Amino acid sequence: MPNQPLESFEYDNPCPIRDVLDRIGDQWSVLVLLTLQPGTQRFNELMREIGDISKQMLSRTLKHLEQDGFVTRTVYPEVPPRVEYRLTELGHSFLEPMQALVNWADSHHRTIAEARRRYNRE
Amino acid sequence: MPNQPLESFEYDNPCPIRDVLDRIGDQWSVLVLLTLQPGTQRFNELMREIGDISKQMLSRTLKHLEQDGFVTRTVYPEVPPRVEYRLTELGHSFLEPMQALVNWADSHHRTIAEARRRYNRE
DNA sequence: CCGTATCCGCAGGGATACTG
DNA sequence: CAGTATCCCTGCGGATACGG
Repeated sequence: MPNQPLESFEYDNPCPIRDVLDRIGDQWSVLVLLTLQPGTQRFNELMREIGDISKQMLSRTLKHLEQDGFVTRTVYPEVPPRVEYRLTELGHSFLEPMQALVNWADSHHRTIAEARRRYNRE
Repeated sequence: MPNQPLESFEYDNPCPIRDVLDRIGDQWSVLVLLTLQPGTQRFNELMREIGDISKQMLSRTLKHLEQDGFVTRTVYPEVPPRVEYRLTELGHSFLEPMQALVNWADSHHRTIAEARRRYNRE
């Protein structure tokens, strides 16, 4: 996914931009990041907040996000255990353009739904 | 995927923003849109330009994009047949925030790759 | 409470052959 | 040239049970 000079970009593997966008383009990453935007959250808080994500997928998603540096994971040696997740600078930085895209989707989903209906009628 | 008031948003099905983002969040949609950004393209031109997409996936992706109003499809009754695809206003409009995200990925993929390596060493 | 391990079903997508 | 139809296989992700 190139920028200005479309031609100068390599679609060949490995494409770092596709690599990044594929990673956060999965079913859950963006939703998890947005849920973490207001501040620190614990694992089960995220579960409840998101609602329809399984433990496994939340766990995997958080691990990926931590691995890529979007999120930090802090374990408090207590009983019962407490683990807190929060966005890094990189995570917040990512949410800026992402939020713009979310806003776009929010503004245009009616137009899109309308286009879909029209297409299906014809 | 909410915006300002995170709480006011419904994660329940159907969520129109997730609906929109899921649709263009598939493996190919964004790449096809970016490839159409410079101007009109024919089917096989898109194939060659993108390189690693199959006919079937290009066909499906274009149909979805047309259905959602991102792209127009124009058939010229010639022999051999000629079909041209081009972005609509909606398509161009979408690419603005999307381009910002692509630029972000371009700017930060080294940082991310570095984070990944560090994570894997520990 | 915070996860991982295991099993499993199903849909996304590649390869190929065929059509207008 | 511009697709569609068919086959097939991989891997994503849900459910469940178990571990620290």
